[in-house]
Amino acid sequence: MFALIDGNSFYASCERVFRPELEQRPVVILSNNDGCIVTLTKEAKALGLKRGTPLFQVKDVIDKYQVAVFSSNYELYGDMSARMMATIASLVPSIETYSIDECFADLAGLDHLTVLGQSIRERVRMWVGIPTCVGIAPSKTLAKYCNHLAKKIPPLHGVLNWDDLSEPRRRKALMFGAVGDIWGIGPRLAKRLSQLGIVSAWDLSQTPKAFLREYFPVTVSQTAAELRGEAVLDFVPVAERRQRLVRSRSFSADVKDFDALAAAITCHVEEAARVLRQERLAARRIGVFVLSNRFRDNTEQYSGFDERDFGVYVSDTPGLMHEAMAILRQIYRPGIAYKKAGVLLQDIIDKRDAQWDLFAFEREGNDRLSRVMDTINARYGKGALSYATAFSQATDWKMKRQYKSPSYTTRFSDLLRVG
DNA sequence: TCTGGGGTCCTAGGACCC
DNA sequence: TCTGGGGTCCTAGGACCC
Repeated sequence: MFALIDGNSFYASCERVFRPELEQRPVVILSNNDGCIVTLTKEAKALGLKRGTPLFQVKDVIDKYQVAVFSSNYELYGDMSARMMATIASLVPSIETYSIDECFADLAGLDHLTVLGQSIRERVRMWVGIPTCVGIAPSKTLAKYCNHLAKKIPPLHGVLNWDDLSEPRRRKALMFGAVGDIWGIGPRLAKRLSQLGIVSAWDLSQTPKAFLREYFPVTVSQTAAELRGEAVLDFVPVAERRQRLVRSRSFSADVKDFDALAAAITCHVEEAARVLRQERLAARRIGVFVLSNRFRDNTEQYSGFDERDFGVYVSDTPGLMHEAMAILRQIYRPGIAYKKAGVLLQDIIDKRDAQWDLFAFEREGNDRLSRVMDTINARYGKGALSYATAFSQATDWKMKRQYKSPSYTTRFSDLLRVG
C-alpha cells in the first residue's frame, strides 16, 4: 500500500503559518517577476481567480476583495517542505519525495492505515503548521486519485483509504472523476481519450489493454492498470540522479545590452555550478540560450541556443563560465529586445564516476577555487563572492519581487517578532 | 506596461554498425 | 529495372508533472 501526502495550497499555507490573520482569507502566490498566479487558496478560487492568470489581468478583483498577494519565496517554501517531509518520515517506514509539496509513503506491512493517515495530517499540522490531505491505495496512481477525492469531498476529513471502499463505492469513486483528473493524463491525452468515448477514470480503468496499447503510448495502459489496483510504478525511496540542470529567468524589463545579458548568464552559471557541486555531480555539456519576448508582435523575435561538449566531466565555475561566455558571444545578436536567458547542463554523472582529464592540471586548481567560493558564499550569503561580470551597470534583468515575505525560518535577521 | 521555472519519460526517425 | 536484414545509439519533439 502507498500513501500520497500533499500540502493544501502549499505556498499559500507556508505564508499563513507566519500570518495567521490570513486564515480563511483569499491568498495568492505569484510566479517569478510577479507575473502569474501560481498558487491560490480556496477562498481565492471562489472569487473566480485561476492558476496561470497574469496578475495585471485581475488587478481589479485583487483590489476589490483585498486578496493577499505574495511574490514566491522559495527560501521559505524549501525549508518548510524539508520540515514537512521530516515530520511525515517520523511516522512511516520510508518516503519518496515527489515534489516540493508532496511525497509518497511506503505503508507495506502496516495496519489501521486510515487512522495512520489522520495521524500524519495532525502531526504535520501541529509540528509544521501546514494543512495536508492523504490518499491511500495499492498503487501510486490510485493513491494520487484518492488524495484528489479527499481534497474535494469535505466529509472525508482529508483522508481517503481505497481499502475502506466497497466494490460499488470504488466504481462510484472512479466515475466521479474525469480522465483528465488522473495523474499522467494531461489535456492532450484527455481530449483524445474523450473522443474515443473514454471520459471518466472508470472508463479508462475498464478499457482493454490491447486497445490502449494500439492508440497510445505505454504510459496510458500502465495508468489504466494502476487504476485497477495493480502497482506498476515503483516506489523510489532515494532521489535518483538528475539528468539535467537548468537555471534561467525572465527579465523584469527588456534587455538589449550584451553586458546585462552576460551578468544574467554569470549568475546562472554560478548557481548551476554550485548546485552541481553540492550534489557531487559533474557535467560534460553546457548550453546557453537567450530569448526575445514572445508576447510582443511589434519587435523582432529571436531565440538563440548553442552548446559545447567539454570532452571531459567538469564541475568548476571558471571552466563552465569560460564556455558559457564563449557561447553567449556567439549567439548574441545586437538590437534584439531579450526577455529571458539561461544555462543548461547536460550529460551529468556522479563526480566519483567521472573519467579524469589527464592533461587538465589547471582544472584541479579551479576545482579548489570553486569549493572555497562555495564555503564563503554559504557562510556570508549568496553573492558574497562573485564574478565581476555579474555586476553590470544595467539592472533591468533582475527579478521583480515586490510582495516577498521575510525568510522567517532561514535568516536570523528575518525571525518573527512576537509581542 | 505587466505573461514562471525546472524537471521526467516516450517515440519516431536518422546515423551508424556488421 | 533491379537495391538486405537486424541491430544499437542518439536526438528532437511532444507529452506529462508540480
